[in-house]
Amino acid sequence: MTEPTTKRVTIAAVARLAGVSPSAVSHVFNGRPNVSEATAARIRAAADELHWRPNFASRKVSGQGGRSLGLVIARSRETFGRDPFFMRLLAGLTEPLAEIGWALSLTLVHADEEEQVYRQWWGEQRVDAFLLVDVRDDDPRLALVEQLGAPAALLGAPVPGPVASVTVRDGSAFAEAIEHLTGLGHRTVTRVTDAPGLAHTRARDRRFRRAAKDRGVTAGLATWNPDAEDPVADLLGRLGGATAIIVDSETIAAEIVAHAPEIGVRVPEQLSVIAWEDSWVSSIARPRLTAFDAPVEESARTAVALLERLVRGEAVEAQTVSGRRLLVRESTAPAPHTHDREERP
Amino acid sequence: MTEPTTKRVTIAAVARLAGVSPSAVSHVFNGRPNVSEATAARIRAAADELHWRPNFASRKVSGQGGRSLGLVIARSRETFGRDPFFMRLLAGLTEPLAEIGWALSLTLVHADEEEQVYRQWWGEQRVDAFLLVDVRDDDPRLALVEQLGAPAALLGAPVPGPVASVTVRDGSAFAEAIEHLTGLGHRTVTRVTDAPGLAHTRARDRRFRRAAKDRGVTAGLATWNPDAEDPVADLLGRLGGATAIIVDSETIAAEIVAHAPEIGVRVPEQLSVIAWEDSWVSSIARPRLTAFDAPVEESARTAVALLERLVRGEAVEAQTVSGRRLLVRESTAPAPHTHDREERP
DNA sequence: TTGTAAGCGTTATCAT
DNA sequence: ATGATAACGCTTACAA
Repeated sequence: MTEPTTKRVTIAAVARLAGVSPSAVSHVFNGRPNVSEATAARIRAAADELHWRPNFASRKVSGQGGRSLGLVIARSRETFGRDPFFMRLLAGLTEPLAEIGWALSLTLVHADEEEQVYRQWWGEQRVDAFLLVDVRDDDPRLALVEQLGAPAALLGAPVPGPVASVTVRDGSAFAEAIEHLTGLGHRTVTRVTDAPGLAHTRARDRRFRRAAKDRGVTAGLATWNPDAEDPVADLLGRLGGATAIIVDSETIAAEIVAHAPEIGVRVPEQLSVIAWEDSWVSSIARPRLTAFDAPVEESARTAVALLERLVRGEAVEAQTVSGRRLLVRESTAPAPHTHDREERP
Repeated sequence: MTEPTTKRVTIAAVARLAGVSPSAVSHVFNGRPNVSEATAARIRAAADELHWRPNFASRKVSGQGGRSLGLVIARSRETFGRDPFFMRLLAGLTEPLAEIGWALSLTLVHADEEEQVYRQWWGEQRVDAFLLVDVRDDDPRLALVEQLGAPAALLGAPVPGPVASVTVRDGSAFAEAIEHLTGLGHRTVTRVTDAPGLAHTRARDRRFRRAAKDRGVTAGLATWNPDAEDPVADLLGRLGGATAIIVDSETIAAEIVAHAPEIGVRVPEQLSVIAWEDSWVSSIARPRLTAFDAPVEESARTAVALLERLVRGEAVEAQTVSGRRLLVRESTAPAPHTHDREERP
């Protein structure tokens, strides 16, 4: 790789070759009317011949904004890498973005630099919109994007304020899970939470409690503690009499079903496990995980469409996408006899 | 989100507030000399106060190139999503990129649009360099980036031609694996390949064969067929007398250890499994996978550094990063008795 | 239908 | 040490 012998080809070169003015070329490439089909064809031919594409940066400088989406993820490499949700999200974003010619700018940050990065990217006009994930209680980013005037959408439960959200319709998901479990004889179910600070947590807690109460099920709540010496043992020790758990994170669910038998709790015979998320991971776990499949790709596509409208200055409102589906696999089974259950501490 | 009430702040505004000319501001922000420390401080204060950041696009238009890396992955959503390597790669790229202020543009493409996308992104000056992954035999991208004059680096085995590579030093990895296996009494080992077209495949084949031969081990080769009705069964049926396999893909290895027992092959008692890659997946698999850990983050960092130099016009040469380390876990064990082995078809 | 010219926000050159 | 001024490549009124 040495000096690019190929001088950069500009709109002027194309215009020259086609025997027209630069603005004519611009018109054609921006789908504006008022240019004869004949010249348009000539122009397109010239552009093709020269392999010319309108310069991304120049367009932006001249006011034609809106061609890149910023995704700033405040997670450690470790927790980012362990979450197949992000793979699905990234993969799901690229297709709709490509369709409208947008770029995806991605970065991971430490929580304390987060605001910085949003400011920087917006200030630099590196991106034209943000997709917010992992929205937390009182998330400062909501006020921030508002203050910046940056188009933004969030994935997850709606929050008060002007930032539009894309939400998975899962109002009945817990009901479905609980019914599946009661059908198997379970009477005490605990919900296992991953990251307690996230905004959707409380809403889920509430719906979980309601669904349990409505069906005469005793509801418990437990938080996963990754810093424990043996997080699975730690968790199982805090389960009380629960014979089934619903786990927010698929990866954690996979860890539980893998490790529980090694510390004396058979899955699903003694403990049924449902994962709130689903991916290929559910199928390499043994027993295979009973899980809720969320329409991640659909969420991504919806969010992109929403942001695109926002960038064009249109008004948008919160969107809902199709609900979670319960995929019954092998990690749920009939509840153990009461006798068995009470044997556990 | 309504009309941005906040007018965009420009270098002119900063200059005005600091009581200097725009060029002075520019000088300060580009580390150029010839501006007194006093004014510099004043300028920085003004910029801070206004939250001003140099406009990304404008910089590019005015010739200051080189601030975004393009990563174009020619995989289906499915195969992309199943490969934890990419999570590690993405996570590993963001940190060094952030340190030098570069953006990462990511997309997934179908193989037949791949060349298009490279041309487009380069032509648009959307990116200033490319990182090539999944390099195939006779990969057309090598000639393409050369033709475009685009700085590029590839991850994986070096290939002839001017594109610099970042390679994991794994010359002795197979030897290490084979020695581990012979130490356990294995005498026939098969290497399981994922995607046969990839450029590193042949080199690995060669090294595998050599390492086996040198140690008196019978080497076999088998290709994973994802389209088979039961890919694991299909593979095991083609193993001949092998008592151990070395699997290119960690995900496939995980699938094998999960499913093999269900079709009558106990791991590791009857079959030892080594994965060529490692991630958290290896630890939720049961038995836990004996695997090679590759320094993905180090590769990413090295590639970024290399590209940065390339963009600045410096000459670069191929880089090697530290080798794979064999992590012995539970999926390898003493070879079964010959008698047992011959019972399998 | 086509061309001219004035921005867009920055950097670079060249005076001062 | 500082400041005009001309690029950079494109879009977009507006004029022809």
